[in-house]
Amino acid sequence: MNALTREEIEREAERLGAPERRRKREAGLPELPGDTSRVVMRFAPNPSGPLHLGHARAAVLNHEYVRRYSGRLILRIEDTDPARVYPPAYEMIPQDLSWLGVEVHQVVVQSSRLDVYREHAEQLIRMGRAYVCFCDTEHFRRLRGRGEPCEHREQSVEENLREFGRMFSELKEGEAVLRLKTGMELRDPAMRDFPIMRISEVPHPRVDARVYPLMNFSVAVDDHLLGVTHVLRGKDHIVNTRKQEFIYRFFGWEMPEFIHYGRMKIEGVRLSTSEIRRGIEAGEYSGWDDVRLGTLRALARRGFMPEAVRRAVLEAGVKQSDISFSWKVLYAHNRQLVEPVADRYFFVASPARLVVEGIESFRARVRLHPDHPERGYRELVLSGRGGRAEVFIDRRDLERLEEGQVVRLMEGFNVLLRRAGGGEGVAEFHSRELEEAKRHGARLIHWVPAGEHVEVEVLRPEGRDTGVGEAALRSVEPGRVVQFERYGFVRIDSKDEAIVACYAHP
RNA sequence: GCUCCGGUAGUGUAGCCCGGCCAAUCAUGCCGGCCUUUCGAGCCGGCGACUCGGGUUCGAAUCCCGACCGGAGCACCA
Repeated sequence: MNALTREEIEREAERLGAPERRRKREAGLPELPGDTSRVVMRFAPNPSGPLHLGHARAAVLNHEYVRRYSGRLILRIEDTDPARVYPPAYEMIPQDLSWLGVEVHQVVVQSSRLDVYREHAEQLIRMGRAYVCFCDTEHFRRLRGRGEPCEHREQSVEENLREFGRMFSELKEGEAVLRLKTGMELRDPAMRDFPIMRISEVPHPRVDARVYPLMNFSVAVDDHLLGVTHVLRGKDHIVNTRKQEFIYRFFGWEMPEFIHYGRMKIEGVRLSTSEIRRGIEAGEYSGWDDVRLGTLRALARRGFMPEAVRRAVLEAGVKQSDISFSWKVLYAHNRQLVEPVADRYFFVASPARLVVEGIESFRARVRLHPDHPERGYRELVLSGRGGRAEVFIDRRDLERLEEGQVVRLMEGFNVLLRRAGGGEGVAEFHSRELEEAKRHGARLIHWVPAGEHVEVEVLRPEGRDTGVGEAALRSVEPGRVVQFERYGFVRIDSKDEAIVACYAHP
């Protein structure tokens, strides 16, 4: 029973339907450090828009670890900067997560916890570890650079408590902040008495407030209170981790384990939610799912399966070195998922008219998928008159052909090109059989019968293609991912007089 | 500038903690072939890397030092 190779065993396992054979890539993620007996992790986006590829990495990685250790995942919406809140995002983020297959066990919205931060801030003041500072940014920065304390650092606890109270009533935005007393002599200037609470008079869509915690404070308080054991985030947070350490220390709390992964450069797409938002408002983008964007909604619209996104970001892993995200890899994962299920159709992107003489009508019954006859057939119906018929072929195919050459209209018949020019061609029926085409070394090109065709527009990240598709396309319901042969995989987006498809990849 | 990280094929990744099983994994890419029909899908095969220099050691991709290169942070954003 043991004379099997690994491949044989795997094949056998597959045949028997072994349920959850762990993928290699999952196994590739390193183990989490520290105690992993009751893992609690969190995904903490700020609600400035829907999720994009960068978020997907954080969300999927956290989810994957939580799943591996049977832990819990918290979605924490970090909306403590009212200026950056985009209200619809509160709904969009959970939607995007569920599309990704990331299930969260608890949702926390920071703006609902403002009193928690206030209480903890007061506690720090009472411990003599925080003070209300009235220095303007510029002035404090200079002092900080020299390592000198400002006059407010010496205020009494009572004074600080009183001034802190005034931040909630009469003080104006920018007049005062609450600073953590970390030490002005610290080696790293960024660590010196950094602020933890501030005033913002920008109205908040969810709450009526004017004093907000700064990220490092709310994150530390929440991570502790929510029992987070492992924090997985980008390495741009390394400095924040060190800042948060002060807060843990002052409260006497135990630090969670931190893992920082490197930056992921994504070529070609715009990810910044604020920029996208401006673009949408300016009418430059059709919406958050504009196919040119790197949002998950845009990817979904183009026909990417969530699993492909998961695999691609999982593969990127948690290394601290920066990586460039490769679209090719995402394409390959998606292709692998979609290829077996995508029905095939003919679409001619830049149509050139080809008159075929010597044939008047023709009917081809073609498999929807070359490897799966059980999925059914489509029909290509050619009907001409007067001993001739017309088809559309790709202009580039026509240009590559020389007069006197034989070419096969895939799944149809072979024609001999008589003449071509001005984006049109005239050919004559040559023969029927594929063998004959091979004998002549004929190229196989796709085609669409003229007359029966449907107008098709393909939205691509870099532009749009307009062309014609075969009649059978009319009966494909929107949302389906199909392959336009010799063109690529697309998702049928909408269907009116014309069909609109969104391009995924070759 | 200061503080802190990191460097395995074109790209991503495994291996590095616990040195030998690594003439280095897997995927993608590229090249070639195959396919009763995709020069653009699929299948098969091939190509391609331990940044450099020292040191430790019988032995280093793995440990140590230095150089070089790359990155992050230095906000009353997250």
